[in-house]
Order: sequence, then C-alpha cells, then structure tokens
Amino acid sequence: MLISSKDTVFYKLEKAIKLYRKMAQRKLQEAGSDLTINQMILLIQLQQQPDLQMVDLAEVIFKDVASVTRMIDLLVKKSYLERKENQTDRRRKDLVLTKAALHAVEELSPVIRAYRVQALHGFNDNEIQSLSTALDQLSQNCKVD
Amino acid sequence: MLISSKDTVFYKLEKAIKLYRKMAQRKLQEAGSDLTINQMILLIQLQQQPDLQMVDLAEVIFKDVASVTRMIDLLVKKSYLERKENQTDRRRKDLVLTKAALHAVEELSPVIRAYRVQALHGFNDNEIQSLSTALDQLSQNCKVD
DNA sequence: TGGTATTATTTGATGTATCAACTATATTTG
DNA sequence: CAAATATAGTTGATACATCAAATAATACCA
Repeated sequence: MLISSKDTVFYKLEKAIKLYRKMAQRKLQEAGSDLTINQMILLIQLQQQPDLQMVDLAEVIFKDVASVTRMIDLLVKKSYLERKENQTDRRRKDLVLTKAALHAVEELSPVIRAYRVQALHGFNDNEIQSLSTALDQLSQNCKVD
Repeated sequence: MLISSKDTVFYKLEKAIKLYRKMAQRKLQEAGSDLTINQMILLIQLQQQPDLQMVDLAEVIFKDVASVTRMIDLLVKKSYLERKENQTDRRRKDLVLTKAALHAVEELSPVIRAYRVQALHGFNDNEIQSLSTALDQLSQNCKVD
C-alpha cells in the first residue's frame, strides 16, 4: 500500500476537511462577513456558554490555549470581544461579546446551517450516524496510549 | 440544532483530524525525526512522483502553492531537498530529494503505516469502505457550485 | 514577429497551530 | 502561615494556510 495513495481514508479525510473549510470560509465571505470560520466558531461557542474560561474554550474548539489567546487578541482588535477581569479569580479573563459580535452571530448562523446542510446533501440519517460513529472510533484510536 | 454542538459530524470531523495529526506528529518525533508530518508527506509524494512540479504537488497534498514554496524553503534549509532549474521550462524548479531525505522516507514509512493501522483499529473492510464513500460524498458536496 | 494572455513560482500580509518558557495568581500541604 | 505546587493566561519561536500581488518565462495569435 502506497502511503500517499489517493485511495486511503486518511487522504480522503484531509481532502474532505479542506474542501469543507474552504467552502465554509467562502460562504461567510459571500455573506459579507470579515470573520474567519474559526473566529466565528469561537464567538458562537462563547455566546452559548458565556462563562467559559479560556482553557475550557480551547478544549471545546480543539485548539491550543496559545492559539486561543491570539484569536482573542484579533477579535478584541476587531471589536468583537472584550476581556474583563474575573472578580473571583484574578488570573482569569471573562470574555464578553460586543453588540457587533452578537449581531454577526445572529446574521451568520443561518448561513452556517445552510452550508452544513449542503455538505451533507445526499446523506440519510443512517449514513450520518455511521459516519459519526466511525469518526468517534477514529478519535478514540488516536488518543495517547 | 445548536451550531457548535458536540454531536454534529462536523465537530467530530474536526476532532478526529486533530487527534490523528497530533498522534502522527508524536509518532514521528518518537521515531527520532525532525520532520513534521506535512514535510514528510511532501517528501513521500515527491519520492513517488519525482517529476511533479510545484503546482501539481500543491494540488495532490491539498495545499496552496504559496504554502508549498515555503515548505520547500524549509526542507532545502534542512538539506532534505534541492531546487534545480528545469531544462526545458525555465520557470519550473525540479525538486530533488537528498540522500538524507531518502533515508528518512525509508526509515519512517513503517512508522506511518503503523500509526495508520492503529488509527483504524476495530474497523472492518466494510466500515472503511463506507467511511471512504461518505468522505468522497462530503468532498463532492463542498466543491464550488 | 511582436504583443497579449497564460503559467510557474515567489513574496507580502494576515491568521492559525504547537511547544516551551514565563508571569501572576490560587491552592495545597508540611 | 510559609513554601511548594498547580492553574490561567501571555509571549516567543517556528511551521503552515490563504489571498493577492509581483516576477519571469512560455504559449498563443493576429
């Protein structure tokens, strides 16, 4: 088996995720947003769980805390977020969405939903389910021994 | 449906690919390599098709040509690759693996094969097949309209 | 044949990923 | 309580991603 063969699931996995991300980014842009998908996902996550601290936020969006720090830097610069000192633990920073951010989330959620539907075009419930299961298994297999 | 729900296939897709890459990188390092998985994939691809020009190389490994240029810069700096002028088309650069690169590919191919086997632990042929099919379908759905 | 379009690669600018080291608080424990 | 330890977040260094613009050489075509 050739390692870089186009037939391996791994190759297809990389391909699928690249194309998916590319489409997602394109759709956001077409909708007039100046946010990247990653920034959008971060904002949505925070909007749904405003009390998340950075460590946890990093975990749910599968990123390094360092990455998150820098993403937040940018979002603050773009006036989508504010950092506030946490009252009970002065190490922590509370992250607060600005009105612009709330507006963007409101505006773009349907866009995201739409391209997700498109990405799953032709899948029935069973197929989605077994894809999910397979991905879970894969994740499980890749965890540190 | 909550957009950032941990149950969506998209979430699981991101998760699986992250964990897979992380494991891959770890295994390479443990094997004593100073290469990133991306660099390794690039070298393997070139070794199997030495006549690839950058545009095509970029395409098969799903990267921007600009990315590839910079990856090659690094690989040249690390003495794994040489850029040579193409004789018939002076715009092109032929990419030649050094002995160190060939050695690394030789050495690490089994490592890669091994962690891929591990990643697919518990999958039977049918499951791999339907995962493949699902990913193909997903890719197809994400292509530009 | 000379001009225009096309193609290959590089470079600049900006965003993200990962590891390791660092700062500042909080918690634990002797 | 003081000293050791752990935790939250930032910063530095390096690798990669993506878009747009620049450069250089080739192809096409009137």
